[in-house]
Amino acid sequence: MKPAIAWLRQDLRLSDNPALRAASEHPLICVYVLDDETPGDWKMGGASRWWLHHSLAALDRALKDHGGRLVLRRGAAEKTIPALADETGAELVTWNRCYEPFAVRRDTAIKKVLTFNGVAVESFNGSLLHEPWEIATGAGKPFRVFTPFWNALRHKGDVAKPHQAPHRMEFRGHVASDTLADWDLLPRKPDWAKGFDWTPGEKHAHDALYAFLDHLAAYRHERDRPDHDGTSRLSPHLHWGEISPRQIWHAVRARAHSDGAETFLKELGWREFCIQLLYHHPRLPTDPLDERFEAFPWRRSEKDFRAWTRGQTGIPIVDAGMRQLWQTGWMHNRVRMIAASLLIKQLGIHWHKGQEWFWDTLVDADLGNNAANWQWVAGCGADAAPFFRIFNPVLQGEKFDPRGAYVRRYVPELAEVPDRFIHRPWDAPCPPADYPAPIVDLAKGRVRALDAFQSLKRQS
DNA sequence: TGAAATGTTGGGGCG
DNA sequence: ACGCCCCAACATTTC
Repeated sequence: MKPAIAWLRQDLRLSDNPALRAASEHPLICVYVLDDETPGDWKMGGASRWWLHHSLAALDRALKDHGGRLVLRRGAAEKTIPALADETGAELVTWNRCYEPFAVRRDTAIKKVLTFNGVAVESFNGSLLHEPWEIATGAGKPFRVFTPFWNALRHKGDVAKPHQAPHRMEFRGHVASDTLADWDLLPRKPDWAKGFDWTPGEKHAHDALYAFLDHLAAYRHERDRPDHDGTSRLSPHLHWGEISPRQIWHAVRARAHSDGAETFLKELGWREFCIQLLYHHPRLPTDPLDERFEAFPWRRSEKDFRAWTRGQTGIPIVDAGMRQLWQTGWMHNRVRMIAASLLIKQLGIHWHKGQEWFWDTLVDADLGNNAANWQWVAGCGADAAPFFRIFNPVLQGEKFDPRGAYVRRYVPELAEVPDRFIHRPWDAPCPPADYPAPIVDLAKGRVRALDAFQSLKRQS
């Protein structure tokens, strides 16, 4: 029997992996291709590369337990994959689908080439509860509002049951591979990832899920508390496909039917919603869905943007979030909204700038989620918060980090500020000298944002 | 998955 | 006892 290639991309796992399962009927070649040529502007960011390195190492170890290994190749996948098929005499290539516009184009082209060469291709759904084209409005169009999308998903019939890892895998020997260390995916000088508190890989993805299931009942409210451990922290594992949404879905439903469980499932729904939005609107990372926003008078200030990225805005909850992002490669979701709102509304800086920063610094950076959520905060996206819905970071801080534990953890300059001033240290009797004054007056920033929005409305 | 401005109500102090 | 005013507290509207 001729070999089959399982081309792994955002599905770095053995269990519930339909592409791997199909290929494992043959002598098996598992390959990952590092392709910096195809994605264009969305070349993988630094934090993503860190995660990828460790996840590939974990996957390789798991394959070695089964007597195989992970083959690493570098270059444009459009050339690399057909070349590998040719080199190994493979008769089948399988993969689980990706939904980024460049990936869809790439995979379509590769499928054509392979088919022309007489190699069979099978693609699968390994990353979503349902394919983007499987959930549509009554008129057969994609949803642009979350709630009807979610209702349609819930009434879709049950999500497919996850599969176990293939019991037997026989690997084809002697396939040349790059060495992971040579890919230079890890940072050096400075090692900005030394504070990353993550363990990539399929095993830990499942550990994280089962640890989280114990907190599910409290999720509905605890998820909003950055000072607590109320969220699942599954987002990077999900992005890299170390665990599938189907596995999560069924684990949650088997365990609980609390309102916490329902709220959490809805977050899986938002992930699906964002990814299908990108699939149906390939320009989502660049063009506002609401075209009126093309004319929005954005401010340009590298100085303010830089202060935002470094966690030096002088606004505690925002700085804590931005420093958490820099130190750990992740930010609590509630704080993402607050920090994004400040950048877009109070500072008036284009959501593109925030999107790019998150793309580079988040371990869970995902093109669809990132674009859809930045547009959501900016008020120009699908089902978006109206532009005039402006977060007040002081009130948000007081509400969701009431004792300031989160702020103090990431902004040590504020450790000694009394609780009642922790979210507005500028009002404290003696503000710490080593913490910046706010770069924007929140009341004035709000008025400026509303004025800019009014000018947009007058034009259209 | 807001916040601020504005409107309404009702209890209590006080002449 | 009564009317008047003040102002929380809550509700509604507006941005």
